Amino acid sequence: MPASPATRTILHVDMDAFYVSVELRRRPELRGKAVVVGGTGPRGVVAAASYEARQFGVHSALPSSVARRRCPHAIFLPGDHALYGQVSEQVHEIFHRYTPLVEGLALDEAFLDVTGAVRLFGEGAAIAQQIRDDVVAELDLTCSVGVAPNKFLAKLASVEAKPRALPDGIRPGRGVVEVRPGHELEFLHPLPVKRLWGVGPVTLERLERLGVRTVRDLAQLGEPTVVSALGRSQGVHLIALANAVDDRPVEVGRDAKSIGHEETYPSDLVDLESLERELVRLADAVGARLRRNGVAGRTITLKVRYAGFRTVTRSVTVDSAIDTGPELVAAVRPALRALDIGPGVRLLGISAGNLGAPNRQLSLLDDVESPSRAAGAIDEIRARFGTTAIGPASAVGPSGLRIARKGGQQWGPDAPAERDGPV
DNA sequence: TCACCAGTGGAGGGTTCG
DNA sequence: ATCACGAACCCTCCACTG
Repeated sequence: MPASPATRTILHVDMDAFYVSVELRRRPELRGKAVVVGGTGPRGVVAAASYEARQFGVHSALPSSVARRRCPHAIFLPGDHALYGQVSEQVHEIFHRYTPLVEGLALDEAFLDVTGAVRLFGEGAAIAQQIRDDVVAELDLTCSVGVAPNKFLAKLASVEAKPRALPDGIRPGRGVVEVRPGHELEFLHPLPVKRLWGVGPVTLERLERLGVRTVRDLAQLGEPTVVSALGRSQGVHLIALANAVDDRPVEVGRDAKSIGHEETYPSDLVDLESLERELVRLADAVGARLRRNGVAGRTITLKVRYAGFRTVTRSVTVDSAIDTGPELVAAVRPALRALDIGPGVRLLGISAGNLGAPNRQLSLLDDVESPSRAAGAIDEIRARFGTTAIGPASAVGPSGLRIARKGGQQWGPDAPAERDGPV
């Protein structure tokens, strides 16, 4: 038996309406209004909503079309992922003043293990407050912080710390909420079970069938019951969480296990030709990212979402790891051709998993036309002349003009160009 | 020759998260 | 009334190995 670990102090920092708040810094005239960042096209979704917009039932992942209906006066902004990334780095720079143990979960969220920082900077809650003050003073952004003996409770606590949009107004958050050691269960047990990390709609349904509504209900259920309903892994995990047990460490630099790209099209693709052209484009982008990260994949997965929303994947495992567009295409093209695309395709994706070191065997026979050599040359051209300087021939339109690579399409296809742009 | 077992890894699908 | 993208992890089934 491992020695029981000393009590830790974990922070979960969550920026408030992050993307919107960043936009408001350069659009101060929009403060106090309903503002939505996300996909603007008919197939887009909401990435972030101001609290004013949330009062109308707008929230992240909501289809933009529904959001427009619920909140017609909202101002929709397309989003600037690169900028949010930069700001996120600035936020992390502040975190690192207090501890090197920072685990980024998303651009707007991180865990900090400040156990070793307490002697220097004071109690967890004091550090949390200090971080909030730094972020406001230096970046003009607000965040909410949960403090607890483990990650999962810290995350729940940060939710409690957040502002809330209520029908009759916006209630400011407490900013910092701490769950002190010894008080875990009194905080945790009254919460609805769907708040547990890993309980989504499907698991919730299964638990409700067992009569579970609160975390306490789950904790009082025997492990065998939960395991038989949810499976070994998830069952054991959830029972532990329901008892406030979570030994997962704050992990600083986790290596990616897969790298992929997928895209939803403004209108469904119905012919194999366009699908193969798109496959080349997507594979090219994945290849570039693999090489930039110095990794290559052995298992290549093709993803197709049909017009009716049914999604299928086809994966192929190759003998030696690959990292170039043409190799990726070659791996999954047979699978694509074997699919019935009759229903029309709304999304196409490709990803590389089973990642490892690229297989660069420099044999005497290494030919100058090897895919990796050509890819290396392409990477160099892109580094010098920009990412649009060179691309697959199939991305060149009939006019000979290069079709712009649609970057930053994080939240769905763009809206068709309008004559009269929104205000 | 058959039945069974444990382990591994691939394929395909599904759930969850932000 | 409609549905993004990127990623992690899990389950089940199956083939193969010893």
